[in-house]
Amino acid sequence: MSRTEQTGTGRRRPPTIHDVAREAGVSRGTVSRVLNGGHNVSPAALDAVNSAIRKTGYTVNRHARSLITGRSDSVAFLLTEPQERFFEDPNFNVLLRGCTSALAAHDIPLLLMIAGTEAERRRNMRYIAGHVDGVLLVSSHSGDPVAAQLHEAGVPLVACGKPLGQGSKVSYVAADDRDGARDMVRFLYESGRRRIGTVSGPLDTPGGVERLAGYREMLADCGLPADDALIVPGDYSRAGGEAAAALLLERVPDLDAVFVASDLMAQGVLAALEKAGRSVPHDVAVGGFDDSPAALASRPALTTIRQPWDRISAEMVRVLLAQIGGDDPAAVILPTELVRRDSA
Amino acid sequence: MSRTEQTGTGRRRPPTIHDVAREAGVSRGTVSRVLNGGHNVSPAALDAVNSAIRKTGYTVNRHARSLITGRSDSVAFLLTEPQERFFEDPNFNVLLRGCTSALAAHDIPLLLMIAGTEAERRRNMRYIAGHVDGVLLVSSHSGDPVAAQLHEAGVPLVACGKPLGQGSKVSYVAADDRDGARDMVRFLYESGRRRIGTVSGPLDTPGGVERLAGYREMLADCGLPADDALIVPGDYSRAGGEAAAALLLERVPDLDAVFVASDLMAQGVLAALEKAGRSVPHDVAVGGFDDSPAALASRPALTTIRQPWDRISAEMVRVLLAQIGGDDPAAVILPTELVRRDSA
DNA sequence: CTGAAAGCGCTTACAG
DNA sequence: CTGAAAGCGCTTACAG
Repeated sequence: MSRTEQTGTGRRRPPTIHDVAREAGVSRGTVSRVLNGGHNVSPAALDAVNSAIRKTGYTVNRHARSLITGRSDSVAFLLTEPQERFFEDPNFNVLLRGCTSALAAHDIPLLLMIAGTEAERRRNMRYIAGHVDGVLLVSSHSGDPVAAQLHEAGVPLVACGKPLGQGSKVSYVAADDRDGARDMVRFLYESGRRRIGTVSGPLDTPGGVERLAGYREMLADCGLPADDALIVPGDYSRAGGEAAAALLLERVPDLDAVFVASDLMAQGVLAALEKAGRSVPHDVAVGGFDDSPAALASRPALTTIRQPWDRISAEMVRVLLAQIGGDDPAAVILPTELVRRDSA
Repeated sequence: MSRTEQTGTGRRRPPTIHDVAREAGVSRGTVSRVLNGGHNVSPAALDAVNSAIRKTGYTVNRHARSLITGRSDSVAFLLTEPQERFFEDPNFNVLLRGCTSALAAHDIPLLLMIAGTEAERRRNMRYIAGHVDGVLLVSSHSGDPVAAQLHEAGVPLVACGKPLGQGSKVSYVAADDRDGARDMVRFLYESGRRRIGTVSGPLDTPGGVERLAGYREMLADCGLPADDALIVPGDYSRAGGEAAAALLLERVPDLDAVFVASDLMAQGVLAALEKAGRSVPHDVAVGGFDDSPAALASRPALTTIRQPWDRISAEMVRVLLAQIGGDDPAAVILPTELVRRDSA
């Protein structure tokens, strides 16, 4: 080794492209070419460089690379949620975990950013521009301006769920909410239920809107009368589900089924039904949405609509990386599946 | 502006220290000094630079800075867990969220890394060295070698919970598990219970070991006989708690209380008791540990020991940043608190 | 207190 | 296919 080794307890100076070049007997340019795909490199040089890399234990200094390429080779996972709902909701975990490993397969680190307050949002936006190649956006209330801001700033972006009011300029990945809702309502109908209520999601969210639309469509398809008394909006929280169900029972005493737009709310619905002395599924059938861990933890276990979270996170990463690579925005809609358990 | 602006749809070239220097009428060195604390800068220069920064909208290019300082100004949150337990366990969320915002306050991004498999672990270890200033390590089975490896590699490191077998060379932050367990058992005793069993955590985890030790100590302090039939090891999962409670009931039919080493397991214990026809808390009192969201979601709501998660995450970040700044390792033990609800 | 200059480790036209 | 050279944007002794 020609450079001075550091003494003492510190870490050693890590090998650079320079060390590799000397070891391999080529120029630094050639080493760099090998690192970046090996184009225009002779087989002999390629071999020499590769074994020099192994021998020296070289890994690229990403800061130096980023300085020149302008890319950071990192991606942000941005959570815009005023409430702590996302952390209450197990879906979030699955999504975060899925995105982390999909990115890891490309050796791209995920920066977790949480924008609960306006100040945090500003801080995050400032950081994102110039420090991150793209953003995976998870935000329930899609009224918020983050998607628009990022899009305007030219930051590659994929949302989880369709961002309301963004046209189709912003990429997103979503489950087929409407179709899933239709499946559940059809299932309830086919098992003989005729007074089917619903606890919807918030109506400023795509899931809230679409699942309610599916419910309405299928009710009509089945020839059941539309009745606004059967519809109570929820807020995706457990407590909200419980309150909504209580209201529903008061308004519709002969209720025999409820389609609930999330499993967490369905837990609350189950609690309300138990308090009211209605047995599930005998008196009232309950269908959830998500197939989150909450569905299994419920008693009785929830019959629900599975969102394919693993595929959702994988597609979000795929679309984002494509977009960073220059592709145009794209929307991906993934099919859902009815999972039958004990609540309906 | 003297440099050429890019045309077309791309983002503009962001301002550099060079633009700020020209705007302020000083050298780039002076701008840099202002950026790094403003030492050895005259008030006039400082003002000029600061307003030039505002005017140009300058933000530092962290890659360039990192290239020269050798620091990345980022921190990894490394989750070492073969099972998906951490994502089932709501505690994880609170911890992750807390660390993210504590770091955000210092403008330091958190890189989320999940090492579920041996391959992922190797990948993460490779990334960490040289790409991250320090690591927040969250790992339940502390038998794993990650803490030792990181420590050996000279990476600043703070663990959540004491890493078994690391002596005191590795920093960690933990709740006072033993004391919390003592409090719960004392509480059960004082409410008249005399056949107090326990479902412990895994005995290769510090929480498992310490909470069991606290249980034993307090039983002795209360003059209750030690009886191994009263002790069943669990695995921190809901299903594990249910199985453990079933076993306990079989071995100790006159059981009148259980101290369960986690809220999630306590949910399983409640399920087992219900199946066995024992009412809670009348027949059997149940005390949990964590005060996670699971404690409130349980029915009846869990009497439990609160771990101060917000403080734990804040302290983890504080200790890590201190260590990155050159401080020696430190251990921080935080007090717990008994939260009384309906299960005991 | 301040400027000029070297250099961090890499990539990329450029000329051959 | 390959090397020499410029340059990405910053920090930091160094000399004044």
